[in-house]
Amino acid sequence: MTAQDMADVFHRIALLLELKGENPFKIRAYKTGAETVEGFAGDIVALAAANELGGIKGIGEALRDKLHEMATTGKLEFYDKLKAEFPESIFGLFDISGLGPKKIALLYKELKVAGVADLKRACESGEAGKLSGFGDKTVVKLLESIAFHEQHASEFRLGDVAPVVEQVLAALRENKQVGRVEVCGSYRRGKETVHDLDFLVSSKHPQEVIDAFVELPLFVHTIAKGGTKASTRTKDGLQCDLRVVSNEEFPFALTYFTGSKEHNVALRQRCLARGWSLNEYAITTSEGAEPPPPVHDERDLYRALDMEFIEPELRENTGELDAALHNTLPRLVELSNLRGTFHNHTTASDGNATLAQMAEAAQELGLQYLGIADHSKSSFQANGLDAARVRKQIAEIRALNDDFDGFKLFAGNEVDILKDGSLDFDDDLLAELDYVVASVHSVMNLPEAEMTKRIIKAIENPYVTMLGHVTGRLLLQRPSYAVNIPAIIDAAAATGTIIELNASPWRLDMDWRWWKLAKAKGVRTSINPDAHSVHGLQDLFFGIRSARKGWLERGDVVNTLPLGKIEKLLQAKRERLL
DNA sequence: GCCGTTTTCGGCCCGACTGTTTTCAGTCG
Repeated sequence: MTAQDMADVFHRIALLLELKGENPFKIRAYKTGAETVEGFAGDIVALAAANELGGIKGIGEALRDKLHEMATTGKLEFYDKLKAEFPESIFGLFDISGLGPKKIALLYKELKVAGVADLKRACESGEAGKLSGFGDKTVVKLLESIAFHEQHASEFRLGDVAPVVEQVLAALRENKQVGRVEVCGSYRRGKETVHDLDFLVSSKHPQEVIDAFVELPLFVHTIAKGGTKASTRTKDGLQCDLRVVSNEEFPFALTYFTGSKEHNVALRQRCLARGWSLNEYAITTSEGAEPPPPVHDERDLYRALDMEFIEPELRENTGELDAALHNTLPRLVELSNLRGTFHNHTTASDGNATLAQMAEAAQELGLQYLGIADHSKSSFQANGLDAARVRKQIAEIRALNDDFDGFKLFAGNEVDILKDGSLDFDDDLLAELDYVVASVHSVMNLPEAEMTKRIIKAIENPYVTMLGHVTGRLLLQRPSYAVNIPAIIDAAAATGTIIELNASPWRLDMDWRWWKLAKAKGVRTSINPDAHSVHGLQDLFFGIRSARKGWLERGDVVNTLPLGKIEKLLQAKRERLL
């Protein structure tokens, strides 16, 4: 079992205990236990196996023993017994917004609702509406939630599939029969969600490669298996396809399977104009046409069409082909360009690493600075800081900074934007901070005009350095609240406010589709992981993918600036309007 | 189930909103 597997068991125990109406604090203990395991910096599996888990906050005697059992036997008897009391499909009901443990338990007890399909039936038949605590409006809301859920069925967040991609690529690379290896499809294009994974390899022995592929331990089911392609499924239902081609075919197949479909159609049209026909294996020449130059890799393919190489993230047929013809493609920002990042939480609010631990992790990543932005007081659920605690944290940060060499912690705060657009702290306190992230965390159901006005009011406060997760969406779980993004972009442009690109794979917010507009208006971004643990800093990787998909260059991303320059920028943002 | 400069029990995270109620339970952040 991996650390994530063990954390998942704790998460599920918490859900099952909720269904049983157990002591809420016991449930909480399992949830924090799960988060502690997820965020643990070190090999928790090895430690648990060796019975050397001690003194970890949030892991007491009972959880420690359970981790030991999982690490040594790969199972947990307590969980297996608990699980047997409910059908497996019942977990799906927790993804329906508007449903919590009490309602799910009632639905199961009274109507034998064991999953989303049952729920839909019970809502449509009118049975659900008769239950105590349920009414017409509840049923309508549930049906809406089910529809949203169905719309995104069999989609996966980038963060959920990235570990699978890494494992499969590593396994394919180890195979001696395999030459070139790539992951294609929407994953390679950096889409925020994918519904399957497409792998491509070159080999002279396709059957052997296919046979080895379907036997990989992370697959639980083989959907199809032939001489050059196979389809499998992981335990989470993620479909993984493999195509095997020859080394000569590889660049054509890579382009073809990377897509997008629209990009490929446009590429083929350009080939036709030269008397060439492009498919996933080769370019063929019609009679009388000039033969294409030799193509050994993707770069050659684009070069054959007199184009610059088009990065996979840009291949959506939204202007990239023309830009490639005219040498006006952006030079996309890269992970290695980042020098620091803002919007990170610590144990002061709802993070699980201390200031010092976060600072150390940032330095290990090679960053020169890290912005701390814990929650403000109105975010009670996240243990938000009041003014006194903010001032205490500022002092702690200043003290830590005295000991750093070539690294700096910035004292910030993720200040709640209240319902009327005012901020959770007064300007005097904001002025003591190095920077401010302003975010909406409550009353997300305002009409669009009101929500837009509310956010713009916050942006207009000169102490607001950047706007956090603009739309509040949680991918595959909760849609954006109603907000006029172009109006927000205009306001940000007028005030010099940075719009965050929240890099959490749950958010990736602002969406990549808006960045071209923002860039055209002169709005810059900060790619922020919204890290709640040391591990969370890794989410910068997903943020970079989205930024690239939004055509962003190094100059568009403020946290590519070195320490000296970012300090000046934060200062200038305030002075500009004060 | 966790935690403790109050050490083996008694706290632990609070408030808004919604829809169902007719004073409150459930969900969410």
